[in-house]
Amino acid sequence: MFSIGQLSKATGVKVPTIRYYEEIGLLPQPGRNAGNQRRYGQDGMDALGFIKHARDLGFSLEDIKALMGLDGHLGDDCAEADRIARSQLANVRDRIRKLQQLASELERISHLCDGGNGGCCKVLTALGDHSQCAGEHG
Amino acid sequence: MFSIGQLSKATGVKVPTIRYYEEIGLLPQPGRNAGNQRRYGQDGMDALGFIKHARDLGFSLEDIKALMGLDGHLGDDCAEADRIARSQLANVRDRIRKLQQLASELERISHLCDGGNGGCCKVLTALGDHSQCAGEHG
DNA sequence: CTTGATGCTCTAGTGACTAGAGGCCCTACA
DNA sequence: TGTAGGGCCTCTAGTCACTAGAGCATCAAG
Repeated sequence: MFSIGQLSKATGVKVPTIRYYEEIGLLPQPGRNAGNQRRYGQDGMDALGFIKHARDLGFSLEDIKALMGLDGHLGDDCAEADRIARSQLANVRDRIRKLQQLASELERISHLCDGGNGGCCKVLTALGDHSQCAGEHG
Repeated sequence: MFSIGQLSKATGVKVPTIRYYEEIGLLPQPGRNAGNQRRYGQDGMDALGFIKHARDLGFSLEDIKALMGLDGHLGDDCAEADRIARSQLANVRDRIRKLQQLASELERISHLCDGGNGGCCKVLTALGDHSQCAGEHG
């Protein structure tokens, strides 16, 4: 039996966050001891570990809820899990692409200030004028 | 003189968002007509364009506030603008690196389901077990 | 038995908006 | 001049995924 603090330490999820997950129905309500404190078993630990890992991978709590509703013994559910994982991968790739465009424009803007001379503060001008951008972004 | 709707159309920033920017002190309060409706000049248009572009580049409203406080005629402010831009670039590069790690792990997880056969639904197992991960993430 | 850490509930705040209610105003057209 | 519709106004509350704090109860160690 684990206290909420032990669970927190073991998984790296903060105590109020664990309570929040319970509140929104993502984590099942654990039992309580005589003093009304939460007591978790290994299943609670596993569930929280799953959530933590999925959050680190960028899944929304919504997605995680969907993934946890299914537990792998139905073909349909399996397909659904795979679909969610793939859509998340596409999402991540898209974000990478956009961020790379941003990085190259930010690089360009930063270079305007390189000499520290009179050309300086084109940073602000560049930020105000999209037409100077090399490519698309946003 | 532009109405808030015209400003919105011209910049691509939604009307409630413009009012929100004004509320938090990011956009100066414009004049009003006899019927209490906002009327903007070219300066308002320019300011909003600046904000939009900087937002698209991933700057926080906090950063943008700092950038707008300075308007380019002081050496110190210029240095500050450059510092903010560079830190934003570092930030973006960091996010790219992390996302690339996530993408590769998601790819690995997705491949577990490739055959659609019995190996399927290791997706859920993989999500629950960080120790299977190739590298670090989070 | 005391002390300090940990736990409890509840409320409110974060960032950057978005949505809706309920009403006022402006413009174009008949 | 009247009216219909769209645009505009303020205000409140909701979103996501937490985070912070108040004020109190409980637990474990010495």
